[in-house]
Amino acid sequence: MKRVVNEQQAVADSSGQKTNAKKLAAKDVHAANLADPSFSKDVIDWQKQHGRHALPWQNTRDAYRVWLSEIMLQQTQVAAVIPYYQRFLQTFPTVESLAAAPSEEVMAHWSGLGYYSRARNLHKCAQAIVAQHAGVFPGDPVILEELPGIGRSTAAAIAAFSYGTRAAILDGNVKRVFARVFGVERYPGEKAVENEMWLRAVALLPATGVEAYTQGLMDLGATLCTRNRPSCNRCPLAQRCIAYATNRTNELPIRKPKKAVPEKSTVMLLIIDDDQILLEQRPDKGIWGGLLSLPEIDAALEPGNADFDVALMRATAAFGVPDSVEKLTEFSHTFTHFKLHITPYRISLARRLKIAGQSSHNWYPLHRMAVAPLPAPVKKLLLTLVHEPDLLSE
DNA sequence: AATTCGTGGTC
DNA sequence: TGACCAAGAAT
Repeated sequence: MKRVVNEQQAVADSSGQKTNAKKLAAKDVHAANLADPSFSKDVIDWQKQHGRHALPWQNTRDAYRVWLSEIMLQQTQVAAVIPYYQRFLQTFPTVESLAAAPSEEVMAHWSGLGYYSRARNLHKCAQAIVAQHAGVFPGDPVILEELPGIGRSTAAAIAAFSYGTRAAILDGNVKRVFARVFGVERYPGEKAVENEMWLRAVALLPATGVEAYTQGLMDLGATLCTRNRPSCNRCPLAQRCIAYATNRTNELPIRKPKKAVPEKSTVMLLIIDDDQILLEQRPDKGIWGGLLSLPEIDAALEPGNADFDVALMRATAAFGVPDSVEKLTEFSHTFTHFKLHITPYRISLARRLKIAGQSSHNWYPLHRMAVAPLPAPVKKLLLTLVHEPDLLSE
């Protein structure tokens, strides 16, 4: 029977043997001690019989499709990705078509999926593949990792699924599986813990069959070794799982230390002229980077307040003369790391100036809001304005 | 190395 | 209903 070794003991074992293998780097000694061919065999056998085999980006070795899916799946659940993936692939069937597309169209197809730097980097990456790699994705994860938006884990997944390259992933699924199987009693977001897991990930790679192994780790994490109520009774790793043996699957992996979520406020202006609305492109840095959104002014300002009128005039001066100003129903939007209170004002223009505004400001037809590159809450607000305006009045 | 990046589902 | 978090990367 296999000896149960917890994390602390494993680390102690490796450090104890460092002096016996001075010719090898400490990292290699460590990796050798962590190796266990039966681990990958259990994962591969399970994946072939019980894993997922019909996801839209499976059953292909087209690196473009694999890459697109891996980028979309970063910090995003499969169910949320599927419709985006299909629409995206329909519009941009090849890396060349994506590279040649206008950035606004790329952003529009990402609108609502979140983490918009992924979309900007996706576009840059497509252009780099066309310009520097003859339109062919490299099979070497080291080369892949040099491309925008592709980190170590994503590079390995692309290389493994597209070319069968033997490379290790370390995503949220793998971290959760490792934390439980090996009884890791520290938060995996911690750098030292993550480094330790990378050593394991490399050491546990199979000699062959990296595709089924990689998919199997993801499938285990997504379907059995879930965050809550894992299905240990069906898990191929249960007999070697420390968390299962010690009844600690509910505590592992250790949760991220929580801290108070800051709250912010903003005022959004719905400056409307007939059937058009004024939008502006947000800078690449910061929240909703690169998307279109509504013009904003300081949240402390209220109508009737002289400062509000000044700010309003400043915001609209280049575009027209405000007529009516109506405060709409406030709402809030919760991000992972802060909560944003939004106060929208609907402003109709008495006169729209013909002079050209800043290049970042543009008038958009209201009937195109559904396909505009907007943040989710802004898109929802504007679609409500178009279809059910009564819901917005206080 | 710890933060900053979205959104929708789950409990 | 608010806390938690998912196929991470960039800084």
